[in-house]
Amino acid sequence: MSQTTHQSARGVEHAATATEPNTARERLLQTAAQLFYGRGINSTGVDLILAESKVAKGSLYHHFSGKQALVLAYLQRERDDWQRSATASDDLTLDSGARLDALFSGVVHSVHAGTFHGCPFTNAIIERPDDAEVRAAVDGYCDQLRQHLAAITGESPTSALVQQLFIVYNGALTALKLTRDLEAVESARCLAQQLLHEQQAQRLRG
Amino acid sequence: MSQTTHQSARGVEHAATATEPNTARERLLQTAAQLFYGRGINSTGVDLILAESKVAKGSLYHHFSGKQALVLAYLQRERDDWQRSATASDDLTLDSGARLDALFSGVVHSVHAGTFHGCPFTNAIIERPDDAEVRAAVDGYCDQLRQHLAAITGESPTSALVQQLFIVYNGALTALKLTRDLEAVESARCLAQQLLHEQQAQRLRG
DNA sequence: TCTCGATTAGACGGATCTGTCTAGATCAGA
DNA sequence: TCTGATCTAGACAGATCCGTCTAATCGAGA
Repeated sequence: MSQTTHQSARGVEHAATATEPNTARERLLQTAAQLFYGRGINSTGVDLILAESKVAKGSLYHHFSGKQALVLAYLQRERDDWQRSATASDDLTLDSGARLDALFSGVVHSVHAGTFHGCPFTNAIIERPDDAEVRAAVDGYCDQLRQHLAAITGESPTSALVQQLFIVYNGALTALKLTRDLEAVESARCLAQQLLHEQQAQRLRG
Repeated sequence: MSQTTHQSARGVEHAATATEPNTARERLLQTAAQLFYGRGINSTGVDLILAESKVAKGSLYHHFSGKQALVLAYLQRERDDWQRSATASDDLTLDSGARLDALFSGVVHSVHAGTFHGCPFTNAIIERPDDAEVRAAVDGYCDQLRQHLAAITGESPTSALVQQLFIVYNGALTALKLTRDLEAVESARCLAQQLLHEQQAQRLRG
């Protein structure tokens, strides 16, 4: 999600997952991520990935068992990137409001960078609704997101507040994809702040 | 969206768009809608549609110029169905809260009916991100939804409240697709009611 | 120097997909 | 009865897509 909802990784210099920078495998994964995310998984053939990454077909099948493995590696990388950039942009010295704000600012930045194409995991499960492996990756991402929201708010990942922020955040991404209007993000940001304030007011009272 | 977020049309007896009930064209469109929505547009070949609808290939290209035309007809039908079932389930004698509730109840019903696969328009634009005709259909749907929310709340379609409800509603659908947990819909429903109440309280004060 | 893993270039087969076409059946209306 | 629109069954071409395979190159390390 790095390229999507957070300013980061792909495109910049970027040190990857700790792999050497310019191996065929790395170029492959990087190109696949761009194409899968930007044009869709199902409408991106391996031949296009090979042409754009300037990697030979043999190398692809040397490193990956097939396109499916490449898709899963792409989703795994999105998870890693999301985690990395979410925690990187999360300044623990700030208050909850500012930390929540950073989440939405990441989305805005990706729009300005022209790299926003929706949530990679939502996109993936829509393109491959019956794929158990994609489903597992999506489940993992949902847990990540909820835990991040829980950390910010100081609530449990299963709390009502986290659940609602989960909806507002995903609503922002979907509405933005639908309308291509950044107003959706601003409305969502504002709504999220409202919810946070209500929780804080309630804490003071209770 | 009938089959997705509202209990209705497809599957039941159903009188269609005013077309004769059992023509090849009608069977085609009905089957295409089911398959496009349930399995995805890109991963549904015309041959599968033909086999399931028991229509000959010649008939398809007699009524439609190609798969793309079938896709657009499918989206147009989803818009019509959504409009029909949204207005049908919208009891004007009830208060705003109950009318807003009906919207979310539609989603719950489609889950129980086993026909929920997300928002057809979100799915379509994700599968075909660069398709201008799909984009137009999506834009039209967004307007419909906003106008419906505006009618319920008595606000302008561009008001902050409608904008936020738009996000919450789409957030509910996306979160439900991601997690397959109806709790997402209940949280969203509750959140939507909160927003509505705040508006009403504000109206009394202001 | 030798070896082995990584890599390239590209041919190839088999599957699938879209769209065209032919040939004939059915049916309703003039 | 004749006509024309609708429909069926299926072959077919052309494109694309995935994965396998061969033959050859490169580079690092033993």
